[in-house]
Amino acid sequence: MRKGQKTRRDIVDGALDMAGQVGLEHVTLGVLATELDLSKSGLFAHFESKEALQVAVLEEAVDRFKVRVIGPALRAARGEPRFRALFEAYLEWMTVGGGDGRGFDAEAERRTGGCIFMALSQEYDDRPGKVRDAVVQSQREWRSFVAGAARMGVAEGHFRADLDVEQVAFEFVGIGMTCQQTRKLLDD
Amino acid sequence: MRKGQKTRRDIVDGALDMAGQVGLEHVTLGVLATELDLSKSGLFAHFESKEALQVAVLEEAVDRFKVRVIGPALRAARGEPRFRALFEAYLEWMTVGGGDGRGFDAEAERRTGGCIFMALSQEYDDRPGKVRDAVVQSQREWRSFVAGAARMGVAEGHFRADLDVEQVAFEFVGIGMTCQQTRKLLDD
DNA sequence: GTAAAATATGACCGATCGTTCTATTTTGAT
DNA sequence: ATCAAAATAGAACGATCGGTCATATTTTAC
Repeated sequence: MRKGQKTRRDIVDGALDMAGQVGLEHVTLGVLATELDLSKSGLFAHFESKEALQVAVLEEAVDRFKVRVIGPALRAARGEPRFRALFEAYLEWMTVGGGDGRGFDAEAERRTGGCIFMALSQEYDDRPGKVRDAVVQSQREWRSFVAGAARMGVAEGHFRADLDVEQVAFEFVGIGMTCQQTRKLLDD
Repeated sequence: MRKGQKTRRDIVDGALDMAGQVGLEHVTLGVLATELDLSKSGLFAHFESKEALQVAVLEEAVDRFKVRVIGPALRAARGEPRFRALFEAYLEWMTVGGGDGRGFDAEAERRTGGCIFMALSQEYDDRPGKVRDAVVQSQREWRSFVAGAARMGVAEGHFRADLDVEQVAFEFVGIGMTCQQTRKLLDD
């Protein structure tokens, strides 16, 4: 009852890693199994379908994002400090990427490098299904969290009272996206 | 000698349309052939490999971008007017997308909707090959064009003299990216 | 230690992938 | 109308896809 959970976690971790390189839709059960020294059917037994695995991968990514970005921000004082912490943690996530946090593997960091959500947004914006639904929800929550952090800054008197917090969230993610493209694609 | 060129163009158009929905890497020769009422081998005969087709698709996208975005900007007066025209044409491209310009098909517009380059950037940022190389080049050229337009604005005295034109280009594409994500994924 | 339950295997399914080959049809110039 | 060239079709290839199933192995609880 315990071994299975461990294997399942390994599978999801491996799939997330692979998704960062070739896209979630291109993660293949056979290749993934080989990479993990598992049989294809042994791997598949942990999920009811490939889509279920994809959703599990997305959930894992969300968990990591919470640990790496949301957590540090919440540990900072409300208002401007928290907003700054959020921005920095986000940029770190965008550029360095979300490793699994279980031991730091520089090679894995480079591969996983970059925000998986950006890739997923593009990959699924025209591909209906459970994965897309989950991606949409995660992005909604993220933007609303950023807006909330900005709103606190206003409430604390750190930011202008007439600040459009939605607009702030909008530009916040825009900067992140460009950052990633600049770094990963243009290597700058 | 003439019919072949027409067919080839149809194939590339169809592939570009399909790439907007499922990603360029997921464009499949069989499905594409069926969609165009061609045999798979008849289609394939126009390209030496699938990769060659992909590169042709990217080139077509670049052509359309030039017609739809670069062209209108060049028709405006140097400096701020051109920069504004560029921004507007870019946002239009980002949201409405780049139809083939040969007759306006609202349905196709919606499907093709959104900037194909954003999707390609994500799809190929970790996938070495000729397609990635072409994507990188197109993005480099685009950013440098934006920076150039901003630089003219400075030269004409329309913008502050100490304006960091590279930074402007950086934020320019960031806004575009967020715009697209907001519209296509979050439907807002 | 052993039986039951959980986990992994290997063989196999039909479908589709990109690609190659050899016909066959269509085209355009004479 | 003829005929070579150009364009398309059809069948087949090995590989791989997601998925199933009966079986074997390992883990866990008693």
